[in-house]
Amino acid sequence: MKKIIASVKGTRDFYPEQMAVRTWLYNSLRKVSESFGYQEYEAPFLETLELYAAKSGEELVKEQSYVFEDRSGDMIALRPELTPSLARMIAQKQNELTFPVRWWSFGPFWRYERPQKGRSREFFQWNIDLLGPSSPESDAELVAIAANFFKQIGLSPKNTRIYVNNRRLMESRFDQLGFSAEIRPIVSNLVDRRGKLSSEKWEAFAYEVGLTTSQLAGLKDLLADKELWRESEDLVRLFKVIDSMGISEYVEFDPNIMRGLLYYTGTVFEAFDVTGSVRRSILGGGRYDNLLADVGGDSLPCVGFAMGDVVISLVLQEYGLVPTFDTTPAQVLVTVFSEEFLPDSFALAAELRKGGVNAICYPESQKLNKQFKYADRMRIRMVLVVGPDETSHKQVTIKDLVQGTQQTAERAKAARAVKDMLA
RNA sequence: GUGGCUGUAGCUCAAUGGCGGAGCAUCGCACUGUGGAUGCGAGGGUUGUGGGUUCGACCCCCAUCAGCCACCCCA
Repeated sequence: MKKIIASVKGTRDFYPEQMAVRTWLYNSLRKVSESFGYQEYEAPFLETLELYAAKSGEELVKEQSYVFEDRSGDMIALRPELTPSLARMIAQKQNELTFPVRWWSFGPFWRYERPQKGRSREFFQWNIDLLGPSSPESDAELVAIAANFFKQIGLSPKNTRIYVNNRRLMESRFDQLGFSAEIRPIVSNLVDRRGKLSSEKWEAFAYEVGLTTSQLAGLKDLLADKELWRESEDLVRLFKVIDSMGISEYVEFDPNIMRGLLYYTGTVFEAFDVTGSVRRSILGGGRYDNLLADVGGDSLPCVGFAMGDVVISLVLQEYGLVPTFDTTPAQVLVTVFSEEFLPDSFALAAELRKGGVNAICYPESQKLNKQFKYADRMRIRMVLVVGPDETSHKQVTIKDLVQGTQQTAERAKAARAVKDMLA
C-alpha cells in the first residue's frame, strides 16, 4: 500500500460530487436570505483571540479554538464563530450603516473537538442576523427565515420543528423558584441536558448540583408547562406574527430550550429533526442585545441564528432530499481521431467554446472507443468526431449519448448544430 | 479530555492458530471509426504500525496510530 499523507483530523475533502452539494446548499440558503432582503457579507477567517475572550463561552475560547502566535507575537484565532466578528464590523461603522441592518454569510469555521457524527473540526456555517430593532416581530422574522429555508430544501413540518423559548421568561421563573445568581448557569445547563439523560439520572444530577426537592418539583412543572409562553408578552407577539406568516406548523414553544452561548438575552430558538435519528440541533440562535456594547460599540439590539452544514446534510441525507448533480460542466467531448488530428480537434473545441458550448477536447490520441467510454463515464452528452471522412467533406459527426442518435453537420456550423441537439 | 467498537486489494467484506479469498471497480482482449450490455483474461496485499506469545499469528496478548460511535461542549 502506498503511503498517502493523511488529511488533518476533522477536515473533509470536497470531491466534485460533495462540492456540488455544498454549492447547492449555499444557493438554497442564499435564495431564502435574499427573499427576505438580507445582504451577503464576509468577515476574516483570522481574528485576534481577544475578540472572543470576553463574549463567547469559556469552553469555546479556551478548549475549542485553534489559537496560534503569529510572527509578531500576537495571539490569533481561527474563527470558531461569526457573531463577535459581525459585532465588531457593525461597531466600526455604526454611524454609517442604515438600520435595520439585515446581513447573511456562509463560510468556514474551526473548532478543536473530537470529530463524531454531525461534528467536524472544520465546518461551514450559515449566519444570518437582523440588527437594530428589538421587537419580538424581528425575532419572528428570523424564525420565519429558518422555516422558509426548511421549506425551500424540502423538509416538512412533520420532520422538522423550531423550538422557541425566552430567557427572560425563564429567568423570572428561576427567581420565583429561588435560584441564586451563582447557580443560574448551572440550572440552564441542567435544563439543556434534560433531553439527553434518563429522568432518574437527570434528577440525580439536579440534586447533585444543589437543588432542593421543592425546587426540582417546581422546575419540572415549569419545564412541562407548554402554555407558559402566554405569560411572556414577547412570545405572545412572536407567535402571533409566526401565525400570520403561515409557518406556525414549523414552530413550537418549548421551555427546555436554553442555549449555551452566554450572550443571548431574550428569545432563543433551536431547530431539530423530530422523526429521524439525528439528535443534534440543526440550527440555533436568538436575541443578543448586549454584544455590541461588549465589543465597544453603542448598545444595539440584535437577533440572529447560525446553521452548520454538517447536521443539516445528515438530516437531508436521511430523508433522501439531497439532489444528485451532474458534476461535469462539459456538454461536448471532441474526440481525437489520430495523432495528426490533434490540432484540428483542439481547434474545433475552441470554435465550440466561442459559440457558447462547454467543450472538452480529448487531450491525446487514443482509441475512439476509449474516448467514447470517457464521455459516457463523465456524463458528457455529446461526442464529436472529426476524422478523414468528415474533414474531406468539411463536416463533423455529432453523437448524442443520451438519445443514442448520430448525425453529421457542417463543420462551420458545429456549435449551432450541437445547441439545437441539446435543446 | 473520558469511555466503547473497528482496522485485510481502490471500495464493500470473507478466511477453526496451519497455502490470504470473493463481489464490485480498474486494465486488456473479443471490438483497428463509436459509450452503456455480455463473455474471457490480467494486474493489484509486508493483513494500519511496532513489539510479544507460539513449531506456526489476519486470528491470542501489549503498545501505538487512524477511523467510527457515545460523553463533555456545541452549528
